[in-house]
Amino acid sequence: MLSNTEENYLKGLFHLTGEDPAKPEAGTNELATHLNVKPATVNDMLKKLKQKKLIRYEKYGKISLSPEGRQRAIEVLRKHRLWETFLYQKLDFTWDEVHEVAEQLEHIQSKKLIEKLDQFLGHPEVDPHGEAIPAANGELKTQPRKTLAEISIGKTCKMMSVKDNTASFLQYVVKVGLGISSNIKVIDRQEYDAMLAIEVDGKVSNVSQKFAENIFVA
Amino acid sequence: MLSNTEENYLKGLFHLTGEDPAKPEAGTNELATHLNVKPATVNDMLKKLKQKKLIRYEKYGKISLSPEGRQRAIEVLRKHRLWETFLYQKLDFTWDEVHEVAEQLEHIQSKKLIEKLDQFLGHPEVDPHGEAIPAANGELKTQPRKTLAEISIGKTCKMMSVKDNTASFLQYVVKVGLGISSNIKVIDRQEYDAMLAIEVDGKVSNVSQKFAENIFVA
DNA sequence: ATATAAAGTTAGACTTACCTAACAATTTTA
DNA sequence: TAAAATTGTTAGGTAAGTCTAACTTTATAT
Repeated sequence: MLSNTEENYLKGLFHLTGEDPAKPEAGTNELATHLNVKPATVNDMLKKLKQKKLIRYEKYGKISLSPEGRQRAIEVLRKHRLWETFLYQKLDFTWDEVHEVAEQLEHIQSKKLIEKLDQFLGHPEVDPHGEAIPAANGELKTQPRKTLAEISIGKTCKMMSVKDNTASFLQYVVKVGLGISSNIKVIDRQEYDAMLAIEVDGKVSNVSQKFAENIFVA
Repeated sequence: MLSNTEENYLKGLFHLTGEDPAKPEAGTNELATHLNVKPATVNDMLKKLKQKKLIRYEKYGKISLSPEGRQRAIEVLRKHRLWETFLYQKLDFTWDEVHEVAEQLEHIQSKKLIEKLDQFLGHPEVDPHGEAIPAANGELKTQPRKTLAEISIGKTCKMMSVKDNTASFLQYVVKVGLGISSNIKVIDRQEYDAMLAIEVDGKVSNVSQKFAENIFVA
């Protein structure tokens, strides 16, 4: 049985390394920043997780999840995304409210609960942010994804999901008129600061590079 | 903000003292037994809870909840019973499975979540064990209750709720053919060991005094 | 009414998860 | 390639919540 904290470290590592095969390793500082703790704290936990065979790690080396650790991380992710879907679909939470509560709910320990919840929700494939929900067996559909920042001028794309789940970002997304499945046309990109002019439902907005990098499109 | 542990101590105290005005105080050992920790551990926590003004307590004296502490305990109870109802009604958990998972869910911190859940469930008044669910404002209907052990021979009564929520007891209750709203006729009571002969739906069973004391009837 | 039993308290220790401060290794860059 | 910057590690400390062992107070029973 893993503690909530251990689960959060595995989830953090998965977020930093597991989703993109191009960057399969993370560093101590990087993980510390992501989890809002100090590097020394991460270092302690790395020893513990290594000893439990959940990560691969050597002193001064990079960190990666073991198959077992990855599996555990995906289980937590499954729970997180199912709970988000529940809050959004059944309890009328908004897009930007679900993440925080799901951060708590994802640690509830009950195999039966999560399978019944999945069934109750009709086996959803994506969460309210458009992210794929891992299957009960741990399979996770992971298509290569492009961000809005990579789309060339004049092209139109469809918003699939968001990378950042913070309330402030999501509220901003709504303000710009965007949502899952929105069609976005890239009108212009400033040479100077990579600001993007985009058109959504006939409305033109200017968004930053940082913003564009957090919108996944197809 | 209270920790899960602090919430559990308040809940424990409420269980031992708050439900029945006849016994408004508890002791250290009693609480320790109820929470499955050692008296020394309880003693430490009592100091903390007193300092937070959640309990009344003097060295070597009895323990009781302050109005604030009682309020907090009832909030946890409300969450516990709403989650039990959710698991039972929406996720097809059985009677004896809901308690354990609700012990975890009751600590999720989100005012909005619990009010939305209450709404989603149609503002239920009792949980799957027949216990009253406290209202959002903290009001708790508390009728004087009788147990099956107090019913005289020949009388018929109706099962309202159970006192013990453990899986083993609840499974036993089902085995005897009992459930919320069952009509129970008391056929006989042994002088020797207070064993009770009861009739439910035409079926006669013999149950112990201990069993009968955990069935609330009207 | 006093001895024994029961209940309650204190002191000291352990684990988890965190911190700061000092130091070591590695990477970057001038 | 050596100095500077970054990254990672170690040592020692704290708070929460638990324990055991020894002790004190209160309650019970003859």
